[in-house]
Amino acid sequence: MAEVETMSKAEWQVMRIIWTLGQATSKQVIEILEKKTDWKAPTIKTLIIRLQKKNFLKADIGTRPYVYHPLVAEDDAIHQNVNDLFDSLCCMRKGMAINDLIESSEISQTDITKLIETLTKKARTAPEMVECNCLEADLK
Amino acid sequence: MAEVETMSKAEWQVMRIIWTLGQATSKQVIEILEKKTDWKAPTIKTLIIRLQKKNFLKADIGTRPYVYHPLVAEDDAIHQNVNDLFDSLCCMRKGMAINDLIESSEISQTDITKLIETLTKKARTAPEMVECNCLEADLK
DNA sequence: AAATATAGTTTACATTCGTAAACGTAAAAA
DNA sequence: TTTTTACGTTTACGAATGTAAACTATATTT
Repeated sequence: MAEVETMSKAEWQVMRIIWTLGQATSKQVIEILEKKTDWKAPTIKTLIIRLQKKNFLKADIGTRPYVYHPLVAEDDAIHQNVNDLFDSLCCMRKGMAINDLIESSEISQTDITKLIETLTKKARTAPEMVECNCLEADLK
Repeated sequence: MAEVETMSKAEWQVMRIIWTLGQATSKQVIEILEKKTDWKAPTIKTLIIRLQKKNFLKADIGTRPYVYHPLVAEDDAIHQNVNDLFDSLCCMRKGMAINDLIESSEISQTDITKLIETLTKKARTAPEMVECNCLEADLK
């Protein structure tokens, strides 16, 4: 099976810019990140290069200031990361963790409605209790 | 300000065991993790030592097989991690991310009720829309 | 065309992490 | 009490990450 590349925290910041803009030149990324962080331009260049090596980013070679395009969708990457983190949590505590998240995140009315709907649907088949499996061998 | 230590993925697995048991000897941790992973005993020992250095774990020196105790609460650590991840996501997409999470996690009836309640409360003051701030300088 | 500025690539280096062997010391067995 | 076993500590080493300087090639200005 193919090696699954992961994005580091710093690399993620670069992707955010490019995802938001749809595509971007290194100059754009650098300008924005120099405001958000105290990284120097060469640092950001390194991140862009690593993202290309990891196949998260592709440069449009053609005209000279290259234009970089994402090779993965933001939603997919978010999904991946968030799920990856939750996989490592104690099952019993995921509900609480989600509750924390809701409390500390800004969420739009539309999203809230959707979440309630998802939960309501989920309630129809949800177990009374979720058992902790932290000591059990992972069924792989 | 004091250096904020972070737990690596592998270290987290060790903590899970100890959190669940309340306290544990290295032998217990090793036995369980040898079933869950293919780490060798010395690898697990290293993780325990690093966790002590990082002040996540403390050994009860007194009787000889040391008994290790967590120095941070599981809920706090989860909170920390989950929030840390969400801080790096595009605001606009947090709702969606939480929705994904709900769909892919087992959650108990009780927790679902609680979540709906939190959301309902939140709806009272939630904005119509959340703006993306991925290109803005972090206000720090 | 030469000089300069831009932007992409290579190299660098310390730290953390995954992974574990080797080593030393205390406890248990012979 | 000597031997063995269990367990804690030190050392090791490559890969990934944060961080960036130096170098090179292309584009722009003079």
